[in-house]
Formats: sequence, structure tokens, C-alpha cells
Amino acid sequence: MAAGGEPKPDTPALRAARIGAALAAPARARMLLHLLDGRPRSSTELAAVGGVGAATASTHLRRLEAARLVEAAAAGRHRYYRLRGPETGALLEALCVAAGGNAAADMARAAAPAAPIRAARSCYDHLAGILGVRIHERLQALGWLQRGAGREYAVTAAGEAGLEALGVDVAAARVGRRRFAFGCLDWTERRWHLAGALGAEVLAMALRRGWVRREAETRALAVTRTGRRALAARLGMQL
Amino acid sequence: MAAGGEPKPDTPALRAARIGAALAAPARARMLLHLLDGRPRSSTELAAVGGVGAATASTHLRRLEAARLVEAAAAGRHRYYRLRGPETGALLEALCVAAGGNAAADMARAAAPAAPIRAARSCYDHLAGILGVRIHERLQALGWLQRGAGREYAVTAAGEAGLEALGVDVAAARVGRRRFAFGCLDWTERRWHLAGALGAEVLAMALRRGWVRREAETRALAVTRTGRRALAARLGMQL
DNA sequence: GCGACGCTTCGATTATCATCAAAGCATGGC
DNA sequence: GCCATGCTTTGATGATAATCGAAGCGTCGC
Repeated sequence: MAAGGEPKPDTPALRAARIGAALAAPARARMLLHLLDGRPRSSTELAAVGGVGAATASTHLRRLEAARLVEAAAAGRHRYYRLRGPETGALLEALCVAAGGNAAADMARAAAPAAPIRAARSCYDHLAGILGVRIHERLQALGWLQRGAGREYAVTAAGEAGLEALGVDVAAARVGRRRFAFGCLDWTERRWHLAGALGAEVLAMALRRGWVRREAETRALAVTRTGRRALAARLGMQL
Repeated sequence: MAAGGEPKPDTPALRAARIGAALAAPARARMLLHLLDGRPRSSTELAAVGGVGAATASTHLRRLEAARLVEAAAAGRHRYYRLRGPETGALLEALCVAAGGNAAADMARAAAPAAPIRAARSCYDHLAGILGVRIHERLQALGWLQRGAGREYAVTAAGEAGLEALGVDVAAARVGRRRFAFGCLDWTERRWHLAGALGAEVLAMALRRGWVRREAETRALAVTRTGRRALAARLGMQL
């Protein structure tokens, strides 16, 4: 089967048609529209909104991935899909408009997360949002976290010293059988932030030292003036 | 076959999927992209760019029409298709961008007609462009032209007098076996302008009286100050 | 390790669709 | 009136794809 096949000239029209075909199935359209708010969803959830079985959804999602309309991130036994790039979002919005209902596009915009909850929030018991993602990046850039198999992390010697100096109780994170440190997909930023026992200790430290403060009624976190200064001075981070 | 069928709830996702399906065939994508410059094309021409036979093209075009992506105008034994509404153009451009090639979108924009040629031009030997369409409208509104079968026109008694007073040689248009007056689809305005022997006489008058002047090297026509004043005073037209 | 769970692959079934040749139907030119 | 032309409809054929059940494969929780 390998030898030859079609010449496949791949003109713009052919690429356009491929994308059109990817949008053509109602189940796939429902999935894509459901992803318009930017949040990643698992295969199971997308199967539900698509109104099809898990097997069918899997086929659809591979097809959307092949058409480069979505991209997937494996996280444990889950698989999270999200729209790929802003072009896809623009395409879907144009599609909604052409379909007569600007309602869908408006709805998507309304469903976009508000600024405060994007800036910083808690995810279970660790830091998430822009702040969470930035800290996660910074710890790797400093060489304090070393990525192991999968999305697991180990703390280097420099990291151990540095984190303890900040007031993070790394030793406490090691007791118990909880996973020590791993990457968790951030649903507003679509990148990874630090989860696990170590992530929880980092958030505990930040609250204890007054770097962040919990907002009432939400998972949003406010970064204090103290926090902003400390992040700059001790981690070299400009928020 | 009429009774019942599916319930057909018609959610936004379903409408989106229908549009996606309309874009899905390579032949249809080629046709649509070819229409991106706004010019109407005949079924035969679209069949050629689609790379399919006339029968297949006909099916495709009916489908695009059903999806409200194009609309058709019958003109004699030809049938001209054009993109329907600006939303369709926006959708196609978003599709091109998502397909990786912004080239197609740029190309389409480049192919959009320049302002002067849109404003007024000659089409064979009669007036076209915005000016041509406006005059055509005005002559009907004044009751000077009366629409007959198809797109043929007859000149009324009032029309005969009015046109002669303007300097149009209506009698000259009647000699010979040339079609007297009929509607011609304007490719920038996508509406009708006046063609045939009478249309030629109108343009001849406008040139003779200095209402319009031919631009060098193009089919564009410049409306002179004299022309603007005459159109306002004698036909009640504000350009 | 073991079972539960999330997800994917495989196989089979069914529906849809793209395509063309041939025939039909208008329109325009003479 | 007649023929050529542009377009559509019809009928048949082959390809594609949507769907699900069942089985397979990692991963997590214990």
C-alpha cells in the first residue's frame, strides 16, 4: 500500500475542502462549537455533547486532529482536546455568522472566562491561571524542577534549597503516598501548571506569606502588593 | 414521501454542519474560491474550474444555493452564480487562513475591482458600473422603460420623448436586427444595467455631450462635472 | 498486583454522495 | 419553424463515511 498512491497536488481548494469535510458531520460540529470557549474537554465529554458513542467520538476527534482544527493533550488516562490556534476560532465564528445565528458566537464570547479568574486561581489545592502557569515555567527555567517520565517532576538540589528558602515545605510534600509533583493542564491558559503535593505546598506558602489572597465565593486569587514584589525579587518574575 | 420525515430540530450546530458539508467537496471548494472576487460566473465556467462535467456542476451549484452560500441570476439561457452576502466571503477567507494559505485571501482581495472601474465603465458599447446600474434603475422608475418578457425592455411614449430630449437617438436604435434593449448583469454591482442597441445609444449620447469621458487604457469612464450636473437636473439623480 | 475506568482500534452495517452519460427543457439566432 | 447552445434532470455506479458493539490497551486507585 505504501508505493505511490495519488499524486496529491494539494491546492488551496483541496485544503479548504478537507477542512469543510471535517466540519461536515453534525457530531463534529457540536463538538467544535462546544470547544469555542477555549476550554479543553475530555473525549468522554465531547462524545456526550456530540451525541455519539465513545468509539465514534474517538474517530471524529482523530479526524479533527488530522484537519488541524483541534489538538490533544494527554493527561493521565484522560485526553483533553482544545481548538488549535486562533484561526480555528475565527473560522468557527465566521461559520456561525454564515449559519444565520450570531447567537453562537456571542454565546462563546460570553462563556469566555473573566479576567480575575484567568489571572490567578486555585485548582483543587494548587495554583492555576496565568500565575500558576508562569510559576511553573519559571521553576523549570531556573532548573529547580526536572521533568521525568510523563508529566512527573523531580526537584533538583538547587530547587530544594531555593524552594525551602522561599518557605515551601518540600519535605512535607514527600510524606504520604500522594503524587509528588506533576503537570496539570490549565483550562484558561491551555498550558501546564504545577500540581500534586508540591503544588499544594507552594500555594500554602503563598497564602501563608500573604502573596495571594482568596477572593470570596470564587476560586479566584488576588496577588497582593507583597506577592508582586516577592515574585519579582526572589524569582525574577515580572507580572 | 411528503408525510413526516425527520423532526429536524435545526440547532446551530446542524446549520453549521450543513454549511461545512457544502464546502466539503473539492469541486465545490474550487468553485467557491473562484467566486471570491465577487464576479458572477456561468454554470459552464464554474464546471470548468471545478473540474467536473456540466451535470455534476449543476448538482453542486444547486447544493451551494440550498446552503445559501451562492445565489443565482438567470440571464437568457445563461445562469450566473455569485457569492451570497458578505458573510459567505468572510467565511471563505477564514477558511483560507485556517487552511494555511493566506495567499488565497490576499489574491481575492487583490482581484477586487478598483473604485474607478466600479463607479462607471463601458461594457462592450453600453454603460456599466454603478452609473450604469443607477441609470437603468432611474429609467424604469420614470416609467420610460417597460419590462417585457425575459429581460427585454420596451420604451414607453414618455420614454421616447424623454430620451429624445436628452439627445438619445431612439430611432437609430431600432434599425438593424440588433436586440433593442435588455438587461445585462453587472459584474461589480451584481444588478442589471441597460444593454442592446438602446444602451449603446445612451452611451454614445453621454460621450457626445461630454457627460462621461473615456479613461486611457481601461474601460473605466470618468463622470465629468457637466455630466454630474446634467444627471441631477434632467434625470433627478444624485451621484 | 487487581479491577475499574478512559480511550482507541477493529469489523460490519448502512446511508450519503460524487460522478458521468443520456435524455429533457428551455432560450437565442436565423 | 429549426437547430445549436446552456443548463437541468434522471438513473446507475462506485467511493466515502457515520455509526456501534466488542475487544484491546494504558492509567489510576487501592
